[in-house]
Amino acid sequence: MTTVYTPAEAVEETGFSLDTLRYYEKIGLLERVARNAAGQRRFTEDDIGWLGTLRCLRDTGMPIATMLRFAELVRAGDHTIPDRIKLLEEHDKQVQEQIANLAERQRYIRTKISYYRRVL
Amino acid sequence: MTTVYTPAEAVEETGFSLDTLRYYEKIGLLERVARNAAGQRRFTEDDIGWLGTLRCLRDTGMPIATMLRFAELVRAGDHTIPDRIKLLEEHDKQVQEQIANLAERQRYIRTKISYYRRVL
DNA sequence: GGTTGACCTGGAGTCCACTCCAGGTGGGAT
DNA sequence: ATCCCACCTGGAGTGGACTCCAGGTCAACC
Repeated sequence: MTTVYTPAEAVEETGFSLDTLRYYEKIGLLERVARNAAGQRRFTEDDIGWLGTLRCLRDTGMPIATMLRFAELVRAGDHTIPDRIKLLEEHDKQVQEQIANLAERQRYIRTKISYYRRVL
Repeated sequence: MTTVYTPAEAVEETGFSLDTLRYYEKIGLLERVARNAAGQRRFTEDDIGWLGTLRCLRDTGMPIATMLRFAELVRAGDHTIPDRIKLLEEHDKQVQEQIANLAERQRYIRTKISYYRRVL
């Protein structure tokens, strides 16, 4: 059985707001979602999966413009796989840097906390 | 000798743009910076140190409104140290979550990359 | 003594990523 | 049958954090 998701279910499943879902469709991050007779969106399993990827990229700080480039590569077909790998590896590197940076800053914060503890 | 920093030096030292420095002063993140006879800013060592703290908080995703609360606690005197500890510990927890989240998402990205590698 | 160029101020503008709104349609429970 | 609620669309508005601009002042170097 091919599961189909109503807008409310897609919201539930992806954690994006309905407005964001519509916005992503409008700007082309999401391909035109199928509609029922009344024109209401019906998300496919694939849509939900793709939204999961978007959530991951977004939550790791990828700008929408870059996600858009990735979306276009995906749409363009399998011959873009090397480009997709390159894009994701680039991003992975940036995520790595983010983590390292946060860890570094966290040390400073913790130092500050212990300093405050000591002067109490 | 008490080192004093010109605007350009403060920019160099803190990594904030001059506009950002002025903006931080305007909104009260930075206390009114001393001026020379001509009205130009002269940052003290202390200003630079405080800016270092701000940079750390900002780079770990603390919103300006929260930094402002922290700034006010610092200004209010030593009796706010327990509050400052609470605020920083709260923030430290959020940084921890950010790191965990990034690491989790990164696994997904890497899985995706290896998947692409396999289908090549 | 003229010309840079670093700096000043108040205020407007920008960018990103949504988020909200008005006005309208359809479908499902009572 | 009626009511409500989930949806729809196009477009305007928001919030956060800057960033830029116009018009002006000094100071220093040639």
